[in-house]
Amino acid sequence: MNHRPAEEASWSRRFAGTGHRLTAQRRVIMRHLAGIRRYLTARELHARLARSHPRMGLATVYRTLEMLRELDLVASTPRGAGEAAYLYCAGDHHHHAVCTRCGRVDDVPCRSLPGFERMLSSSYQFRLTEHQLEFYGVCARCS
Amino acid sequence: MNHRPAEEASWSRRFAGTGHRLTAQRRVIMRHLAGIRRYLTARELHARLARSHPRMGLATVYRTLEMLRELDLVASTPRGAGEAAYLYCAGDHHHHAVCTRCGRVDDVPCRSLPGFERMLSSSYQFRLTEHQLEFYGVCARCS
DNA sequence: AGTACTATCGAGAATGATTCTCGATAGGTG
DNA sequence: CACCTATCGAGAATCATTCTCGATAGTACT
Ligand SMILES: [Zn+2]
Ligand SMILES: [Zn+2]
Ligand SMILES: [Zn+2]
Ligand SMILES: [Zn+2]
Repeated sequence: MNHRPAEEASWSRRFAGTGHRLTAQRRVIMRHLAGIRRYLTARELHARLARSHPRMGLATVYRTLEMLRELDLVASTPRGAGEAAYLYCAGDHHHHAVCTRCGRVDDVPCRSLPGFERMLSSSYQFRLTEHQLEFYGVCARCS
Repeated sequence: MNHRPAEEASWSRRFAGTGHRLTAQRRVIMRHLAGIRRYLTARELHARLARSHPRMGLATVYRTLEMLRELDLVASTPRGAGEAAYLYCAGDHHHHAVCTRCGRVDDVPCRSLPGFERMLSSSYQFRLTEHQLEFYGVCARCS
C-alpha cells in the first residue's frame, strides 16, 4: 500500500475546496484506494479495512465512495451481477487497461479519439461531449 | 415500432441454433427491442408491454434479457443507481452514440482503435482482447 | 390432431446491494 | 473549552434482480 505524500496532498486539497470534512475515515479510504491499482467493491474495501479499522461502517464506505466519484477522484465500473467497483482515478483524462487474469489496472492516455470525433460530427451531426472507454486483456506479468 | 421481417429472420434463426425455444414472450420482447433505438431497463420494457401483454411477468423479461445478452443480441449498460438498461445490438462489432437529451442511440463503426492497440502492445506489453466504448453527446435532432 | 416430454412461464418469496434513519460522535471555529 | 453541525455506525428500509414451484405451452413423434 504505497503511500505517496505528494499524491495525498493533491486529493486532500480537493476536499478543502468542497467544504467537505477530511475525516479519519475518508482519509483511510482514500489512502487505501490510492495505493492499489485494481477495482474494489464497497464490500471488498470494507473487508480490507476491517482489521485496521474495526469500527468503520459499511454505510460510511458507500457514502465516501459516492462522494469521491462525484469529485472525480475515483472511477466506477459495474462488476458482475450489479455490484459497483471503484478505482482511484485522479489526474488528467485517461482510460484503463484491466487485466482479466490478475485484475491489475494500467492507466492509458487517451489517443486516437479525434478520428471518432470527426466521424461522429460529419456523418451523424452528433456533438460529442463525453466518452467512456475501457480495455480488457492480459497484462505483461500475466503473459 | 418498425418491424422488419428481414431483421427478425436474422435473430429468430439465432434461437434455433441454441436449442432455446422461440416462445411468444421472447418474440414480443425481441420485436420491441429491435424496433426502438434507445436503452430500456427491464422495468421500462415490462411497462411498455403491459398494455398489449398484461400477463407478461417481470421475471420473464429479466430472464429473456439475460439470455439475449448471452447471445450477443442485446448490449447492456448500467443506468444511474445500479439499474441495467438494454439495447438491441445485433450484427458486426460496433459502438453506440447516446444522445443525453432524447436518449436516441446511433450505431457507430469501430475505427481508430488500432492506434490504442499498438500503444497498449508496445508500451505496456498488454495483450488486448476486449474493449468497451460508448459516446455521449447531443444528436442532430436535438441540436 | 393427440400424447409425452420438458423448457418456459407467472407470481410471489428470497436475495443481495445500496440507501436511509437517527441518536451518538468528532471536525472545525472562536 | 464550548458550540455548531457534518459525519459516523448500526440496523432498518428500499430497490433491482434472482429463485422457487406449480401451471402452461413449444416440440417431436405418433
Ligand atoms: Zn495481470
Ligand atoms: Zn478518452
Ligand atoms: Zn437527441
Ligand atoms: Zn470497437
